[in-house]
Amino acid sequence: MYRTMRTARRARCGTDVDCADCPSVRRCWGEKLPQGFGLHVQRQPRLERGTTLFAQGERFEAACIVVAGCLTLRETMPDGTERIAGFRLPGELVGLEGWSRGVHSFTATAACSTTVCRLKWPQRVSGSAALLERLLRKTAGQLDSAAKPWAGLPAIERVAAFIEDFARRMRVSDASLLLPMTRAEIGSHLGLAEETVVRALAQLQRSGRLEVKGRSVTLQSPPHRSAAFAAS
Amino acid sequence: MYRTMRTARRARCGTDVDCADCPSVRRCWGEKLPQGFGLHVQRQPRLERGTTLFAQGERFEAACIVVAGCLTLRETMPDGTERIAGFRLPGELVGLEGWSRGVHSFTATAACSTTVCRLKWPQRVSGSAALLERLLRKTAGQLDSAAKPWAGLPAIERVAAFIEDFARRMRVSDASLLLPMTRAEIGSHLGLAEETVVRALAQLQRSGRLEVKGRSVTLQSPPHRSAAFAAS
DNA sequence: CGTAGTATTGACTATCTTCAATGCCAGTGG
DNA sequence: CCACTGGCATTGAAGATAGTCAATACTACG
Repeated sequence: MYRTMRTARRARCGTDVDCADCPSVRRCWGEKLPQGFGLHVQRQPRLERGTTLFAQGERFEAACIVVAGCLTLRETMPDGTERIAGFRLPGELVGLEGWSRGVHSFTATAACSTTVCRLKWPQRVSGSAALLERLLRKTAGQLDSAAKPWAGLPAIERVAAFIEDFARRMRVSDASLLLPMTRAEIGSHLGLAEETVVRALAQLQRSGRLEVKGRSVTLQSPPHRSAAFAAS
Repeated sequence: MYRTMRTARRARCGTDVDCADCPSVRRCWGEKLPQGFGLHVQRQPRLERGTTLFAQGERFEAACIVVAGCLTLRETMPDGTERIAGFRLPGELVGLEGWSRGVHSFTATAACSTTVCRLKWPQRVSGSAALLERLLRKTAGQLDSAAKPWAGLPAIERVAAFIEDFARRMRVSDASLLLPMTRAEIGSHLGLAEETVVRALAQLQRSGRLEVKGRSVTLQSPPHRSAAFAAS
């Protein structure tokens, strides 16, 4: 059984990939899949930093799963201001929100070199109950996480919560991580000014809660092994 | 065809209901369903104001759809403070977030007299692709709305956005609505102090954007008829 | 080495929270 | 009927927090 796992090669771009053969299957679907399970996706060419996967207002075609890297979700408000709606990390779904409206409500651009797989979106979605169930479970998990708990917290706690959430979703093992986004982007996401994020990080460092050097962050208290997002 | 719609009676509590026969089918599922479509739910006894549908930490059993009224979602944080994670209005799903984790991550209590239907949650979820597809679409829509745009806005705009969002989700026709929650609850949800909500509402009234009298609010600019949440 | 993008720091100001007091209203019991 | 109570809403004043503006430092990259 493990033999096939071991010989699995990194999927090639643009090709049809059977998730059961992909080394990332555990991260994407929460478990290994039996051979021939039938979950197929299309590995997309690598997105270099700054390139966009889809843009706000574009017609919804298919959802994607992030395999590696990080996507930034940007939304332009009616008044022209832009805000960062969120980030998507490996194993997370992106773009499904556009399904019900028919168009994407935000732009997804690569925050760093990023790889995604495109879900096959059959005309008769109802055909594939297995895919639907997994997608639903995943979406429910992301919905759970979307209820941002940092609504009324002071800036320092908001930034701390963001870093901890990010670390958990990255499944960092050694408590150190590299942020793919700028301070200004973190601020836009949290509703804080860039300078406030800088000062909050400095304060967190002074109080010993984490170690910051540029974009690399080391958590002092090890990340919770909460399964909240793990299998979602 | 319409004959059956017209004679449809209000579903009785605790009984199995075929959504195709329910007058609320359009609000719940976005469209009329053909007779015998097979979407069945269980109408629950009416929840009086203050009673809870499920509590944070309880095992996930099934998701529900709100038919009438309003549910308040409360979350107790690790440090003991409580915050309002959101509200659920007629036609919206509640509780599905708990599916992936196995337990509910918040408590759902009735903000006013509220009726819900419990979705049948078969052991073999994969059996019913039609239900799954509808749930997925609905969940995707709520996920889209969950990306709350009032992160960095000033208090007045946050309150205005909340009221407008609420009105849209309530599908108010004559631009007037009755808020089922207190100012403090709105504040908890938006990350503002109760007094700030009061002052923001007063300011919005002064600037003519809406009319407030206690819990009844009248919008001056008619609500957008955006379909964002309509069919979700 | 110069440039562009990003990060940091300080000073000042606007906004929001907190605290405290008061008003309003519905329900309750004498 | 009416005082009393509790929950919610409102208002003012003072203080804390975060935003804004402006200057400077850092870093990767051509």
